[in-house]
Amino acid sequence: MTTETATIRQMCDQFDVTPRTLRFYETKELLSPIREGQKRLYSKRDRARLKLILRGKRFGFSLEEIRQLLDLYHMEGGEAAQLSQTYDLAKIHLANMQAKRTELDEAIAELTGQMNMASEKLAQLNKGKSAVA
Amino acid sequence: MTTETATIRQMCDQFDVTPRTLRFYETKELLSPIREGQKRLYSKRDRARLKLILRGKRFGFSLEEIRQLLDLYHMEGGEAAQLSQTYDLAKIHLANMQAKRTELDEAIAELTGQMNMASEKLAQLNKGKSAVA
DNA sequence: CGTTACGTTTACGTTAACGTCAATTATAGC
DNA sequence: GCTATAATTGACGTTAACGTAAACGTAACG
Repeated sequence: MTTETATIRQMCDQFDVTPRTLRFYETKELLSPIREGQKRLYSKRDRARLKLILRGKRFGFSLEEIRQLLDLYHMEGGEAAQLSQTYDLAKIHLANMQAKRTELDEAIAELTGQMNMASEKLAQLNKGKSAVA
Repeated sequence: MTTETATIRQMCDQFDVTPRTLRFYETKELLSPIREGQKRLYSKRDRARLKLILRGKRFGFSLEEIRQLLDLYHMEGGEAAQLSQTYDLAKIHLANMQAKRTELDEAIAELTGQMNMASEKLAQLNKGKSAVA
C-alpha cells in the first residue's frame, strides 16, 4: 500500500502544518515517526495522533496537556493496572469535554439571542428609513 | 446599589485572575474601567466582557480574536450600517461556533468509543484474573 | 505620624509554540 | 560526476500572554 507511511512533505500538505512544527512536536514526544536513513516516515498512528493534536489545539489545550491526553485515544494498554488508570483519566477528560460542550451551547444561545435583538433593531431602522423615503 | 461597580480586587476574586491580567486586558482595549481618582472601577459591562473574554480563552481564541468578537455580544450599534456589519460578522462567528460544536461532538463520540473498547478489555482481563484465582 | 494595606505605573523577565536562517547531508536527474 | 531538490540538525529570533520586582501614591488605623 502506498498510503502506509507518509513523508514529512505529504504530512505538511495533508494537515497544513510546516516541517518545523512536525519536528517540534517530535521533540515534545507527541509524534515518533520511524526513520528511513535520515528521513522521517509517519505511520497511520502518527497521522491519527496529529489529527488529535490539531483538534486539541483548536479547543485551547496546550501541547503539554495534549501529550498527557493522547494515550486516551489509543488505549492499547499493556498491563491491566495501567489500562485501568488510563481509563479513569479518560473519564475525567470526558467529563471536561461534556462540560465544555455545555458551555459552548450557552455561548451559542447567548449569541443567537443577541442576534435576534439586533435583527429586530435593524428591522425598525429600515422601517423608519422607508417611512422617510 | 453596592454591586454597581467593582474594585480590581473584587474582580480578581470573582473571576480568579490577577490584577496584572486585568490591567493587561485594559492595554489591549478589552476592558475600559472608569477611574475614581487613580483607582479603577469596573462596571457591569466590564464584568460581562471579562466573562466573555475568559470563555473565549477556554475555547482557544487569542485575545486579539476575542477583541474583534466582543462587540457581537453587545450589539448596541449606533448606525444602521455599523450594526448591520456587526450582524454579518456575528453570523460568521455563529457558524464557526456551530462547527466547533460538531467537532466537539465527534471528539466525545471517539473518546467514548475507545472507552467502551477499553472497558471490554478490562472485563476480559479481570475474568482471566478470577479464573486464575 | 509612622506603618500597614492596597493600588498604580514602568520596566524587564518568562514560557509556549513555533519561525527563520545557516550549514550539512542524502537523493535524483542529466 | 555535477547540480538541483528535499530533508536534517543546530541555533537564534519572535510573538502572545502574562509574571515579577521596583518605586511611588494614598487612605485608614492605632
